Amino acid sequence: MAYGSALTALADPTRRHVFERLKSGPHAVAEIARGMPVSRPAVSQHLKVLKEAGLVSDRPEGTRRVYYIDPQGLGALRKWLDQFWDEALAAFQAEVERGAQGEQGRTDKS
Amino acid sequence: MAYGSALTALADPTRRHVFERLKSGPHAVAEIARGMPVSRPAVSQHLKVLKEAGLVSDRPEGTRRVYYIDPQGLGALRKWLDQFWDEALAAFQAEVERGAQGEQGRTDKS
DNA sequence: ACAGTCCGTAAGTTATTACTTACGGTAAGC
DNA sequence: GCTTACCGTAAGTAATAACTTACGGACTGT
Repeated sequence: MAYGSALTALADPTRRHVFERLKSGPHAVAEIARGMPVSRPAVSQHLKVLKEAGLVSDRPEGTRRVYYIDPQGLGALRKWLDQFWDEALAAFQAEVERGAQGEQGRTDKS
Repeated sequence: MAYGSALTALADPTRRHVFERLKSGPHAVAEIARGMPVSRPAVSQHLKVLKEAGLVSDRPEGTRRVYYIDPQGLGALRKWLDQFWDEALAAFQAEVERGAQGEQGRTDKS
């Protein structure tokens, strides 16, 4: 159930912003906090949650801590999503052929 | 920002359980609520959130409402995730080659 | 027409959590 | 050795949200 914690972690907008900030590459905590509407400790707490979810990892660099995206959590999410994808497409297609799609609320008997 | 609401929706365990219940195909509200630890109105509220996130759609069937997974929200999520995937793999690989990976806390100069 | 079924919404309560400030600990520079 | 910079954690507060019961609306069958 690793995807559970990953979803919970990425649900928060601020935490998602922290995560997206790391898309451009590894960054230290203060760098991430710079230009964000929350305090540095808040960013630390968010990084902790992201790390526990397997979405990021960190490496000490002197007195600083460099965080970067970890493919592990991301992979677990993708795997979980793909589990639904094919099934969802088929089920949805069946609904479309039923005559619905968009105009929801028609038994279509006129 | 459609992935935002989708992530928020799938973050809750109960709501995720509702969503996963629909993986086996379309179901009415009472059917979904059956065997769940929460009340039927709670399930309705969860379905509302999932619908607003584009993760499910519904079709009226007499006095009942049949819900099914909508690929739209799922697709938005996949697209957003893939945006990170390549970048994350590259960045992580760079960290591995740096000598870290797992043993976090080594400047490796020994 | 009426009774029964199925569902969504409103109102209220409780638990979770995201945030702040304050503090302590570790590594680098003079 | 001492100061400075960078970071994580603790404690406390406020806002969010997940749940309950109660209610009303819509469709079906007799």
